[in-house]
Amino acid sequence: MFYTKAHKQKSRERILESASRLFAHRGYDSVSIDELMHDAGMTRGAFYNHFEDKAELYADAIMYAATRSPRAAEQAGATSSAASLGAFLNTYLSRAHVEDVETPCPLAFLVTDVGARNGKVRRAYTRVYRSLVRLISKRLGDMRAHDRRDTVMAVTALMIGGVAVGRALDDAQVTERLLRSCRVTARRLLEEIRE
Amino acid sequence: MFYTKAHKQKSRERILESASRLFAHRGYDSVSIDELMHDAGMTRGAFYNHFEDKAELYADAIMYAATRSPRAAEQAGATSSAASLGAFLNTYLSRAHVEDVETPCPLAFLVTDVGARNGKVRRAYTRVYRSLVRLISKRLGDMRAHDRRDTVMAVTALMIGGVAVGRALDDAQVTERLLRSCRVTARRLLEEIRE
DNA sequence: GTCTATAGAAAGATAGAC
DNA sequence: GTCTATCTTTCTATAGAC
Repeated sequence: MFYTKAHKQKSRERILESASRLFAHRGYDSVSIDELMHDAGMTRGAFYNHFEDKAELYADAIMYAATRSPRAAEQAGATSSAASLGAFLNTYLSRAHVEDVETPCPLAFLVTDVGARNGKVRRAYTRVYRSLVRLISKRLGDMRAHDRRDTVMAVTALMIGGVAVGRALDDAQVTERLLRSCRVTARRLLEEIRE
Repeated sequence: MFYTKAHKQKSRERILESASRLFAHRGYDSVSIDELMHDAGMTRGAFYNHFEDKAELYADAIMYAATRSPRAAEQAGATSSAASLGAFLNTYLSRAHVEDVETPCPLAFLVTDVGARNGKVRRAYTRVYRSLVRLISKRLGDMRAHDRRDTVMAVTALMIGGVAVGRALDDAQVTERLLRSCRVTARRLLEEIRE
């Protein structure tokens, strides 16, 4: 064949990169396959050589986004460190994140969109969610992780809710205050269970 | 004219009722005007006699949903009561709410969907969000409400995030646990500032 | 005010050339 | 593997009858 396996893999990644960015920014339904493929530097026709249909791409894009986020990099070398956990919260619950400057977290940018669907997409979301819970738990130190799981889950809701609501609001001041409240509260909740 | 003003008002309300329910359940883009109008007992053609376009309906439906929710009823006669605030949290962060059995809160069911839009829709969302903050603040007692505002906002993120994420997850057990964590944590946060 | 009919644009997905 | 061309469906929005 004219095209190598590596070439196909590269094309697939370009599609996933475009999809995770565009879906996060505008939502699944608002992004057409045509626009998506042009963003990735190809045309419609090539799409179905990589994905069964649009829904399959959605699920894959959610997982791809998770592996590409600044969160994922920490995942691997996650050590128990108060400073890094605090920095993690500050980055996640930041204006830059809400304003889509840094790589957006699919958990926060696509919650509602995923909640209205079934199958693969929900499963992908759940997998990414679990990995966020694991990431925070690891940073807290693995011991007694089970007891702490409840607090960690509340913190995930704070993080995801804070970013998602902050993005939906129309008033930058309110968004700023909401983010700060979530940062402070999340940090406090995690400190309480650290001892 | 053959149709009274009251009749038009009734039709408009039927459309808003259908819209707020269907949008919350399936998202804005997935619901067509055709389906919507049939749900409201009319046909497509009648739609544009009530709303400029679909986006205007979206904004109005968000505000309508807020006035129709069980939350709104409490809004009017809101008194400072620990028991009722606890009950409020339990109802909001319940499986029944997540599973869409009771009247869904647009703040939780449409966060992401709204975040990807502009103008009227974002403004409507922001108004409803403010009224939730006010509702909780009122129940806490108006005095020193300003100092408490930060904690209240973190609680709103917990509530909205908990319900939205719970709905997106694929695993009923994880959802149940997440909701419980959010209930417990929200209650605790509010109790801390009550004294 | 609501209906049916339809214009006009856009979407997802497929077919076949290269 | 990617392209262009197209089938088919679906959508928002409008026009005109009642």
